[in-house]
Amino acid sequence: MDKAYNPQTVEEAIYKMWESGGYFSPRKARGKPPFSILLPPPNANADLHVGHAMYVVEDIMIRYHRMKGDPTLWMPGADHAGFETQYVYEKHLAKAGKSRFDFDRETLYKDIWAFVQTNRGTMENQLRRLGFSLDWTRNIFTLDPKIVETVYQSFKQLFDEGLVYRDKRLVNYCTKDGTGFSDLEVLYVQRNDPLYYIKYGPFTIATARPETKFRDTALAVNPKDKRYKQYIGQTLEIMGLLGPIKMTVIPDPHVDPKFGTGIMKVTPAHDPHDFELGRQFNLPVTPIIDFRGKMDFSWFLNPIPGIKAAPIPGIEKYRARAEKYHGKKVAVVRPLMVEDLKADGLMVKIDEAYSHRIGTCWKCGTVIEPLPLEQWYIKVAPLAAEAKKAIETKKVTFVPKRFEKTAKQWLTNFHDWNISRQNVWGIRIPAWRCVDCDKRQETGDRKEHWIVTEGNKPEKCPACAGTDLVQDTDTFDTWFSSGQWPFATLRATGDKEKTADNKEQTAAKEKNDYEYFYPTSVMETGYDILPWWVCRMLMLGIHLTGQVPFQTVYLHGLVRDAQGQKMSKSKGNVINPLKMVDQYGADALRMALVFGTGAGNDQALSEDKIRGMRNFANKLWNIARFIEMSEPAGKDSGNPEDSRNQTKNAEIPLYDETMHKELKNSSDKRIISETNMLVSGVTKDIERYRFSDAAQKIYDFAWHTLADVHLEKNKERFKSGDAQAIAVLHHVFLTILRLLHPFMPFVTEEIWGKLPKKTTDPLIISPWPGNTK
RNA sequence: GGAUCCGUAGCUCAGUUGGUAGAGCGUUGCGUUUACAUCGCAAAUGUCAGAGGUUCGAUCCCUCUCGGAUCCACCA
Repeated sequence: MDKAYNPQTVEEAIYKMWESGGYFSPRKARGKPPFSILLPPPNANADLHVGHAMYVVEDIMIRYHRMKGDPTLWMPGADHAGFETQYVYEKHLAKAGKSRFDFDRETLYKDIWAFVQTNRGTMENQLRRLGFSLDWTRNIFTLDPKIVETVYQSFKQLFDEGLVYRDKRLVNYCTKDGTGFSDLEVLYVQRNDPLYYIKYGPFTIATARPETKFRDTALAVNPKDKRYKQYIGQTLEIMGLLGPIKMTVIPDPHVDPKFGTGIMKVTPAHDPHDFELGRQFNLPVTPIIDFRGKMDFSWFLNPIPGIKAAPIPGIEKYRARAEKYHGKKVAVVRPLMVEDLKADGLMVKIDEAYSHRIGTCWKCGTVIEPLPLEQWYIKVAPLAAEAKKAIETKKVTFVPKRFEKTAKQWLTNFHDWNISRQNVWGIRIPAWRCVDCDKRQETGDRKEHWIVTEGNKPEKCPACAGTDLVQDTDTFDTWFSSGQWPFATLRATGDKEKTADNKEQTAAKEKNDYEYFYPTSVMETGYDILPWWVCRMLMLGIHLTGQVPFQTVYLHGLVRDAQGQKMSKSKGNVINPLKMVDQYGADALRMALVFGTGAGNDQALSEDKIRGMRNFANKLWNIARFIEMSEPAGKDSGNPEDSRNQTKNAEIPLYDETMHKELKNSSDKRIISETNMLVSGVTKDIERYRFSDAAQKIYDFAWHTLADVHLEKNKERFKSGDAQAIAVLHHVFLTILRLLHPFMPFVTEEIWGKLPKKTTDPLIISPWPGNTK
């Protein structure tokens, strides 16, 4: 054995041995409860970051259960990550001076598909580098036909049940990325903007968005506000930048009399709250900002033919203004309007230090425009109620427990979920409109209707038998498909079982993965995607399968830099997990992430800490070297090559029951009993998801009890060839290797292979230790 | 406005049935011809944010205060 442990030289070979040995695949067996985890599928097109390395927690559970002999499945996968991937690809295109609009839909999709395929392998190999014992024979992708099939079916079922509906309302629209989002993708930031006080007929109103004022359709006051009460119901003519407008005063209890002047202008087309008011009071939805984020005055400049507007005095001035504003971006137009308001004497005052929260695109930072658009929505309330009930009845439990409350809060507050995205990269929504019916709808003949299928284009319209059918161009929100991940994946795998290698396996083979492993045991992921993913899997999973998708949710925290700062490229404090693996070995990184980390809490990760764990791996290595040197045969032979010699191994006295009964030496007795305590302690910790405690116990015992104390104290006995002393040491150390294997799989496996023992099995499938009796 | 988390050794953090405080890294001193300098031995430093309360006893439970962070919410 070399003087120091070199992870670089052994890790790859060991992983290959595990993978080709088939040890990652579950051995289904009757009578044994299975243990299963689905890897949260990383984006197919991106490299892993340290956060992904936290999945080590899953590997710990998986390896532990595998060693316990449970039929254990850890399923890998990749996420097409719809919008995000398209975003990355568009950046890629931009570098080449192109945009997505240079391609037709099919070409763009194909190109992104190719782009993703070339990148996908990188991410998967990185998972291997981290030592993750994933069953690659079941590797799956969110766009695999079987997954897509399930997603279609789910959509159709929800549609048939009335839980999916189509509606035109204000969506969170990013005018730069050209798509709408659900509420969760809107990132609110605190910002300072001027608050304009504008003369509005007899009133003054305060607004941060003067540009929407052209399409105000009402004024709202608090019905309890004595100042304005008498105006409620009145219709007033108000002078604006484009001439007079008629507006009715409506009551709205949400208006805060203390804010601004206590009067709120109502723009149903561009404010979610106003939109709701509009529905209540039957106000028209009249947009003035288009989907590119530009001002649209065509309604003023080109009035609908046939409708004659009353002549407006000063129309020329107004026309010139409208032309000036038309087609320009909001940010450009706002100052122009402010000037014109001042010129007309309508600007009362400007409060420059107005701080408010404003919605931005989570990806590109553009201000989100609420714009009226037809989208597919999921009626969340009934699904959320089922999910909440599952939490309350403990069908699903959370570690740490406090996230139960967070989850329930989310489930209470969700609005209906917009699942339409104006992207190409994704699963296209299987819904068609009948063109003929649409025409009839225009004349008010019939309501619009959609034909939803399980993916196939319908042959004809069930209403009018028309064959001119047009598919919705939108794709599903990525989270709609990943929200079905647990059952979609298990239904897609497992029916191609390898040849059974024992009778039990044959018996269990009849059951496919879904029947066998669903519901999964644990869902382990970062707490930051609790609402996006965990809650949605609960809602969709429970509703569509009648069972919770997983029994326990374990949430880990964010990995931050050594000073506890959030890692970001701009700060330059990003730790690249693969670089750490190259430098210190996967075991060191894994241990560093688990050691001293509380579940659900963010952690600070430093290179020093990783180095410290690398030192621990080396310590283990040297304990092994010491044992090897102390073994009788090793003493006689001066040839280091003999250490791998099986004949020699056979001569080593191995610890067994007989020897245990005959133990006399107090030092030996004590270390054995301490080892037994360690075994039960570590086992208990893992069962209770207290991985940090388990890791610390093993670390402390191996280094400070076994190496520092027992080994030093008994050095003379080992050197003099005391067979019992050596056998005890050997036994204790093998036990440590087994306990530590889930945490540091490579170094333990490597050492395991070098030490004599009764079995020839690799450590990965050797049994979890129990107490020595 | 609501919710959550954190404030423990110089730094980063563990500490779940409440019983005289722990780890990693760092620091100091000593040591080392064969397990390991990616080391060993020894050592130092803590009013466990503050104040009350419950208790025989609180870092741990309750209340409040002060500081730091995060998430949510239709203040135009």
